[in-house]
Amino acid sequence: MYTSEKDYLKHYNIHDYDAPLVSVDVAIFTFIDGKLHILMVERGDYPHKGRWSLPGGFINQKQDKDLHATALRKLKEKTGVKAPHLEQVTTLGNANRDPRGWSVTSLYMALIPYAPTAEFIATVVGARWWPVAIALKQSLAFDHGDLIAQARERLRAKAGYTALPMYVLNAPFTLTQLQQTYEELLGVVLEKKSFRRKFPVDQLLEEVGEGLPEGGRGRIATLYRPRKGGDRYTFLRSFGAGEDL
Amino acid sequence: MYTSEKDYLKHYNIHDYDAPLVSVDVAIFTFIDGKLHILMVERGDYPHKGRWSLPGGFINQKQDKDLHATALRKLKEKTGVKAPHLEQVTTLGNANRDPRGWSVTSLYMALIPYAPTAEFIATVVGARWWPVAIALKQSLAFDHGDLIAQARERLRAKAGYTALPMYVLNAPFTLTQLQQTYEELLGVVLEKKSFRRKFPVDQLLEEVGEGLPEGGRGRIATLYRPRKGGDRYTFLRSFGAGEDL
DNA sequence: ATTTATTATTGGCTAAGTGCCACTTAATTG
DNA sequence: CAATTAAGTGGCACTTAGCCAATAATAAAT
Repeated sequence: MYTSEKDYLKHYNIHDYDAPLVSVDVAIFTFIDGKLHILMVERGDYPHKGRWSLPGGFINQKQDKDLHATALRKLKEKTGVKAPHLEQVTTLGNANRDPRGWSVTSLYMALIPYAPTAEFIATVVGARWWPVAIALKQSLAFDHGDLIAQARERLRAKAGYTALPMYVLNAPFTLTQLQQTYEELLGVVLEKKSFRRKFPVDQLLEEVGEGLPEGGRGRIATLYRPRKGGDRYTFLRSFGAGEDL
Repeated sequence: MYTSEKDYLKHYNIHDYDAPLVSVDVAIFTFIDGKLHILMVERGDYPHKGRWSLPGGFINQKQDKDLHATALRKLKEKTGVKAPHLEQVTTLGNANRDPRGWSVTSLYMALIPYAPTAEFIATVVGARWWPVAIALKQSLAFDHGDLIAQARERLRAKAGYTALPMYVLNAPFTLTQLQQTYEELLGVVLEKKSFRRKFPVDQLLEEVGEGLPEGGRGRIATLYRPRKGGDRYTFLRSFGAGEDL
């Protein structure tokens, strides 16, 4: 049919094929008052106009060099943040999730601290933080309820064996605050001593002075922030002993 | 602009937009002679005609109810297997990976035993098993070298804390064979006693008699196969102690 | 100024888990 | 029958985790 790769490409036209819609959605988490929150935006256009949804949208083939860039762009538009923790959670696709037809979305999860982003987010129309528990009870656009649940579950799972939760806290923070964040995410109470033994403070955190503890009273606590350089945050080991990633 | 959701959908035409290509690729792993192998197919059409690639292709919007179904269909076409372990690894998308334009692929990983599939696969033209190490050295179609590396890495990582490697073995197998599979996947030597203590044999395996050990000599070994019912295979614990998934 | 309440941080004991290696068991080979 | 091979177990030292109590350092109350 075609005589060469070049010949094939000359005749190829993507519009001859039945391609699905492709979008990127980002579940952006933070911690406010000891509770996990997620950034939602109110849809200004059809479909599902007026409903709350995750920040997201279509790939811009000119601007975005890859999928990750699309997610970063969406994140930046809504929060002003450039370099948060951002990871792909999963990709869903089926015939029913979008009334426009077979559609695929790549779900990302981002973790950011609240305080340094509050001012910017306040200027973004239609955007606001919801406690995750509340957001999940709303009637959201598309299957975004499922997406939130999946991202939430990924975060919960990773809280079990990584230091990721440190990225949702305003720095500097105390170890007690960090522990409470883990407890809230995991839904369990942790032993103070065990937590401090297991969390690799020396490797992952940087001391930034001391300050009053949570309640304003009690012994002065050491304050920390995530150590710069490198996104190394896995710390639990399993089979092969000397894990290195 | 539009008066209602219905009105909007009436005027919506996906071909008005610049949608990327969307495909699904499946890294199908098995174990042959103590080495990890991957199923590859020789491309019969442009682009990259004649090169080796992962089994994969486009979504069939009529047949496939979701992405997972697309992956299952591809797997079934090449191996005849209906219900293997199949999981999504990641989704890649960028402007350069396909000469036809911005393209997105969802990468899946499947684990199957070799023996029961050998006959079927022999009938599939252009399909054959390659040792993973060899496959990675070839000049493969698209970015399939990267895809293989990512799927391989996912398998390695999961070998560290799950029982997944049992799905690449021909059943029945001995615990020593299972341990050797772990060692090959992880690239480390494991302690026999530690391995047997840690692997939850009672929960995940089923005894199916006894048989000669590996080399044909030595004490009779107990033979096992993966226990039916449920895909529960995670067994290592981390923070919150009482893990339940 | 002293006591009380509150919170951070560390010590220390016990129990459970892991690494290591030798021993026992049960088969084949010569 | 002895030698060899491989499965499976015993046992001990060492490490890690759960538990809880002691100590340190501050604010608030008396």
